[in-house]
Amino acid sequence: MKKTPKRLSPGELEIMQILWTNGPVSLGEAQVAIGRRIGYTTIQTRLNRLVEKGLVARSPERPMKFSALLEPEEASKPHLDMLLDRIAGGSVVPLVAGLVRNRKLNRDEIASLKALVRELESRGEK
Amino acid sequence: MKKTPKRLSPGELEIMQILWTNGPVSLGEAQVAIGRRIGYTTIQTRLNRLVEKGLVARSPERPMKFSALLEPEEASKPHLDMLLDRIAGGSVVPLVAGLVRNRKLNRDEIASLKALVRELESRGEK
DNA sequence: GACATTTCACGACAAGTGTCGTAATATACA
DNA sequence: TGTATATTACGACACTTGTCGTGAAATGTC
Repeated sequence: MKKTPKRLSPGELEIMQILWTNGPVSLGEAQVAIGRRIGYTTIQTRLNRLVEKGLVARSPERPMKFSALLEPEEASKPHLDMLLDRIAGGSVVPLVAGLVRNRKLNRDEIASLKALVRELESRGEK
Repeated sequence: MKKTPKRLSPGELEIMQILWTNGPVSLGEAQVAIGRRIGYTTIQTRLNRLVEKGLVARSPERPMKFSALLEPEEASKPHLDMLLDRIAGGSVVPLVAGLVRNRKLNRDEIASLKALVRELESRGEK
């Protein structure tokens, strides 16, 4: 009964990112938020396609406000699953390595990662 | 001067996966390796397109052997970068969490992750 | 050598994606 | 109210991707 969300395209994610960080926005607001030269109707088309897919909702008021019907985690999952299966051969380690490689993390992030690993350990020992 | 590799599509990755795990293969071998019903010429087309993109090499001998010109890490990088930027808002933590969530890792994998985090710590303290 | 199989070049086609234009409304403001 | 601006519906088009068919050439087998 669980619907499996599909992988969103880069353009779709660019739009979702705006909705996730700005909350419900009108077309004009979305165009401003996207922060690069791109046609008004391009954004319109993208948003409408996301609405058709059931990933974005339109409010009844005018001008319409578009809001995300999908959490970032749900959007990332199919991508991560695909990478895990196709590239990493099923092991998360090389992907995590790829994520942290050449990137500097602050203390909080490192602490969070440590907590994650600790949780994995205790779960495994159960 | 560094060429930025693009994100490969699912179908392209399916082919690359075969080359990564089997080494150089002929068309027929690739079709067997893919392990599902799919047209011979479909694989041919996919491989040829990868050759055009410079991601796969063809050997001169007959029958041709196709081999990967790209490492798995290089293939995963643009995908991870995209996820990090578009979905995770720049922080690796939610992505790592998504990777390990609902998955059980063996002791070796957990140990590898611990080592990664330790390395991050020492790097940060430098 | 003749036939069967495999390999290879080439082209085709539908679906999805990224881009935008046009035209009809609706809204705002002078 | 009348004009300027913003919003909305709709369609168009090129490119990529996933799928395969046709037919020619090479290779293997009897």
